Amino acid sequence: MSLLHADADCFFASVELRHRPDLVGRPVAVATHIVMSATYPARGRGVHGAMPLRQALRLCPELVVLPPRADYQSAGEALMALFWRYAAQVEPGSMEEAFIDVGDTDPVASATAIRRAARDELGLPVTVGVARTKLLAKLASRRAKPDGLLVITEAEEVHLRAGLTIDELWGVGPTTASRLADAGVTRVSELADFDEARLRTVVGTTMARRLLSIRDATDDATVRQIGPRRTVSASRTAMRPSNRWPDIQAHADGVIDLAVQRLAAAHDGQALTHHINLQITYADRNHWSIDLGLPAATRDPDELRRRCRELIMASGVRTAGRPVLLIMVSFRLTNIAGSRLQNALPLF
DNA sequence: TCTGGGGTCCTAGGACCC
DNA sequence: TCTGGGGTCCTAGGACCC
Repeated sequence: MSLLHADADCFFASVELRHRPDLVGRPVAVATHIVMSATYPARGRGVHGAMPLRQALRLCPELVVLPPRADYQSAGEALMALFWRYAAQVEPGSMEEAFIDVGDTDPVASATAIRRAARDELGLPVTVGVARTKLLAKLASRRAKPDGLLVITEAEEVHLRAGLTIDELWGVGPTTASRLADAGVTRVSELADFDEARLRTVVGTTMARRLLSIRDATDDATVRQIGPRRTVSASRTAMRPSNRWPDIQAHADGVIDLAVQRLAAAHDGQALTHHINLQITYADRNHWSIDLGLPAATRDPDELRRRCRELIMASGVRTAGRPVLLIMVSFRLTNIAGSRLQNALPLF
């Protein structure tokens, strides 16, 4: 049995290019003061996501810069709806990618059909990886990019798995990789001598089990329904950190308003929160965080704005005299009664 | 070299209960 | 009152992903 990992290429940029076919094939970036998405011709010049725009323009002076303008959320929803037409189950990984279980249909035929439909109907290039487990399907799509299709057969899987390096593993970041390197492990095959008890002392219980399941080829091969969103947040980084109270207040009000707006839109307007988290990062990179449990779950914008402002005052940021770099407000969503249960039920 | 904004999940420790 | 073991809930922070 195989599953698919389908991933729209340079999603934000591809969505913008639908209105600018004249720019196809040229180096294009969707950017504010940082790059949010870069086309493959731009990537070929060293431009990538999260790069400051100035730096991108130094690397690639002819870069075409587009402001983020389109409704990416809607584009992502259309993409997921398209996936569902070919699927028994879809597990979104983000706005623009998903694992897909195509049931009894031939997975390669489905992958080809999905790619064609996304191109014809949505104008989006989608790369698909086909393999037995999620990890390998994702690896396949990564290797097939851009605008490709790669199948890893079960025969190829054995060979490929033996050669996997730690830094190729999805879910293993710099911290875990460096802990493993200190223990003498840079390839999956080098885990041969480890049992769970020993590996646990290096990377913790959950990560140890995941790594051993990858070594033993028993890693996750099930496409699952995912639950409703659990948090809604907003944050802003100041271009020029200030310690003046009017600046901080304006910064905070902007973030609070955005977070409250997003809460109002979440869960089809039915979201409630019973918990607020406020985080402040000062220009010296020191963090400060406070949590507030609410007496009753609410979505009342006025109450939430008032509570958030109280937290700002309680933070002491007004009198601290230290320049503020980042403010973040996060609402933990209250589970809507029965929503988890509903999600666990089969779809008829 | 940590540069952005939105998320999820894990871990460790404390409080509290039986 | 203490000792031990187990469970749950909460909080703070870390790690990771796109």
